[in-house]
Amino acid sequence: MNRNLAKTYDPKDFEDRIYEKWESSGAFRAERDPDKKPFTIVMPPPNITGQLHMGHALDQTLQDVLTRFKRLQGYSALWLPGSDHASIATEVKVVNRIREEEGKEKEDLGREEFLRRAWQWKEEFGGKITRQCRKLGDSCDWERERFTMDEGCSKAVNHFFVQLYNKGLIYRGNRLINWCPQCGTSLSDAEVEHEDKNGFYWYFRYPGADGGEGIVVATSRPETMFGDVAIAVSPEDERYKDMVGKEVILPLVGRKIPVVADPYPDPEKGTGAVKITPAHDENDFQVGQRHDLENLCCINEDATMNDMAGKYAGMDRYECRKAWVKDLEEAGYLVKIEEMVIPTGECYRCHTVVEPMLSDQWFVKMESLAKPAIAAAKEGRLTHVPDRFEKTYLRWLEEIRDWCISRQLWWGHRIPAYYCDSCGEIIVSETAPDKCPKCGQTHLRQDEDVLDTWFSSALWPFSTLGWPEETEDLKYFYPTDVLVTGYDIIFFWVVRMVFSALETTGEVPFHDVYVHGLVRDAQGRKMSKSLGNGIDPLEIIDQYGADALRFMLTTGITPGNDMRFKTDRLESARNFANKLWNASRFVIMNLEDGAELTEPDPSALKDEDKWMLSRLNEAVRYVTETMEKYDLALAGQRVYDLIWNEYCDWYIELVKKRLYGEDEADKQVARYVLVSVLRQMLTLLHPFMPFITEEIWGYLPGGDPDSEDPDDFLIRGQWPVYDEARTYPKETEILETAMEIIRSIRNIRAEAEAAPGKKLHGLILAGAGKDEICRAAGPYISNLANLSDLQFIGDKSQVPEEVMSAVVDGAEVFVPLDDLMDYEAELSRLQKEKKRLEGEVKRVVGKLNNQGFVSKAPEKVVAEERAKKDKYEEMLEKVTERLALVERKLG
RNA sequence: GAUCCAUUAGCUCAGCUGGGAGAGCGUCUGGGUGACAACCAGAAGGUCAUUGGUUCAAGUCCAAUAUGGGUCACCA
Repeated sequence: MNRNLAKTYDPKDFEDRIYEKWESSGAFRAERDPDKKPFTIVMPPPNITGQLHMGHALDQTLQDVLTRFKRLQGYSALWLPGSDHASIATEVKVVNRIREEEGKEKEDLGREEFLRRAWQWKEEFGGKITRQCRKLGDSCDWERERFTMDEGCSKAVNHFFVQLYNKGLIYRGNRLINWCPQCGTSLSDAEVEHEDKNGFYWYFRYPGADGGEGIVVATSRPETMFGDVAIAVSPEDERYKDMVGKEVILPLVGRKIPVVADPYPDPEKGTGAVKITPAHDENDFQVGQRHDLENLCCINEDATMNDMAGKYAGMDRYECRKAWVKDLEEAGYLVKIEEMVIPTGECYRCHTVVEPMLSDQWFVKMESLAKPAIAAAKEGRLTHVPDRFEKTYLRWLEEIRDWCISRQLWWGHRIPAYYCDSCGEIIVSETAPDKCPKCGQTHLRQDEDVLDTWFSSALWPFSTLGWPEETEDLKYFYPTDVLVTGYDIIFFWVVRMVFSALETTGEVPFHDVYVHGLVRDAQGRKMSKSLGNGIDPLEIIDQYGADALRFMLTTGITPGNDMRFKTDRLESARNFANKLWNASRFVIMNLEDGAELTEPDPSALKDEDKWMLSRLNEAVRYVTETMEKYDLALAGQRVYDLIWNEYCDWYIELVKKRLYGEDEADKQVARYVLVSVLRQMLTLLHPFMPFITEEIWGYLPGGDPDSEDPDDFLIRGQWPVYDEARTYPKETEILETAMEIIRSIRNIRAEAEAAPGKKLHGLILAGAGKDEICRAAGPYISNLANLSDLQFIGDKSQVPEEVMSAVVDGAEVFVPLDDLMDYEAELSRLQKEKKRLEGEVKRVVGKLNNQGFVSKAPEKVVAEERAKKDKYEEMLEKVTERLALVERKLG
């Protein structure tokens, strides 16, 4: 007896062990092998804020499937892992932890001590994440693991910053930016989410400075009135023609402000007159620029009112709003209130309403950077899969505004800018300068702010390979091949990586962007912490195994579309693994202990062997093609069918007789084919289910479950190649005819309620040209339809009376059922069959009678239709005959 | 307002470049058969959202509509 797999499939028995074996043997390591082609994926670095969720599991499994596929195809496949420091998110978490555990604020600790705590956090959660990756089976090269704030990446960040600064593409400016009062930092446009909220328009009268009626203005944000510097009206607006150039009085405040004519106000909206608050509104800011107006700020960084608000100073912006509106109303300035949907910007991290604020920040000038990134996509150097996402990518780049990159935080890459307090010089340098180059002063102050997290992520595909150094890794593995990510992150990340790479390396950072959807819960809702509907991948792995989770995630999706996480597919995937396990156990137990399997002479192959090899061969072609097109789901499903339907349900059943028979030579042939096909199927499945396939691999002849040599492992195996010579059409036809007849007899058996164990007698009346095929199929039919004997007859006169029948392509099948004969069942079966065939004939005949079809459709298609017509007409004729017979019987 | 996606079997979804509608789960009928009951054998179930158009031929291409969902913009 051979050393065999455990009796029951339990992923817990081997998944961790297999992973450990891969990792310790160096099976994930990607060498710079000049004889191989490189294949590179950099892992989108998960945030160190917490643990992996199902979205990560999907993202990473897709990458692992691609990496393993390419590795098996003989590429030097590098999947480079890492994690992201996630500036805002991590800082908030660390701040909260310090507050909860020590009752202190970060200012109490000071910058240095705070950063020490943040690094502690990184060690803790970074480790958690990599453990999860290992559980999933990620075959990444851990020796090359990177972190966005490690030495190399930080160096790259500084280098990039200085490069852009020196080219005039980074500047410091006093501009209107998005401010999150909760996180206490500026945000980029991409980090603001827009949401419609129910609110009001308040209409207030601004009396004329000359004692006139003045102007009524609508606003959704009355608390910003303290920062008003003008009222704008459209120059076209007849109603306000006389007011332009005059002044109105800011109610209760008493300040006089001018009425200006500007194209911005839309006469259709509100009253057609707009209050202008340049310090707290982007559009107003632009109006202010055009009219040389002052920028009056009235809100603090923590969203309380400042001294501009007079007696409301110190109040929260919304409290102030209430009190202020009440006071205005009492003073008689409120004209009316209208309910309105107000579009509101929120912080993407904490969902606090963002406050537009005038502030000194660092910006990246986007226009000249965006152009090459647009060109790369348009010229096909960068492709999106599915291609519709190219639109998303392009639209964003085409509408892009300057990128605010400074953040008022501590955790992150500190901006490499130094200020000289004595002469005011700004020095931007990769390393801290000793003295001011202008005045020689040695007391220099580094900018307090850090960079947007995405500034460092933008460099990830090349900073991780050593850039700005010209490292060997960079030369060999860069540009990378494909970036796998969710569509929600195209703006934040993909776009920025592309323009950063084009700017620095002159090349696209990756050739393909494979975009996947979101994992939703069973009801189709987004998984989120607040809803509490998130599912932990580790719990699923614990319950079903990593292979089942991976298979479910990768075969249950359509590229770019969201998926619902339902456990029935998981169960199905787990059952599939179980099926493969049992089939493999069967194969192994039928091998001779330690015996070598030698490739048999092709002439020794039986028809079923050749059929199986044809099916395998065809699947190899299909799976390879679909994988290369990133159609992983189609590839995975094909392997599923191959293993379950073709190999298990048919081939194993067909071959059993031989395995239990006496012919030793033939037994060896059957064993060889069983093992050879199984090996190749395991290879095809390996990218999807790496653990179980590797485990089984070790127990097959020539394998060794205890080996520590990576060359013995399936992970380093060889992807099968389609071979024209291994397609056997004749044997395939024989087997397919056999299957059709077997199915028809099984159907008769079920309809007639004949016990499955009962041996039946079968007759076949083959049509012209089909006789040889049917005879060759005979043994298979007797075997799998469980017949006592099978008889080939020459004409109808030999058909017994008490018989049930079926018509297949080119033959009639009869099963005499003396004692069990059920004419009612036979009648209904035949009627159904007749109806079906009549439909087919009608459709085909209709098509062929259509002159347009015959003259315009390709010849091949017409010929196929003609053949179908003959086939169906012949079958219909036979069925009709049988039906007449049965009807007569029943009277 | 712009744009994208979805609408196919009871449920969740496939269906690639147009040429006889598929899977998983569920349902129904049999079954302890020498790998497997996480299984085997068989069956039922669909005017492919609607309406037009292109074509010899449309689930598949085009246009419009309806319903659901997303993204961006709009913040008087």
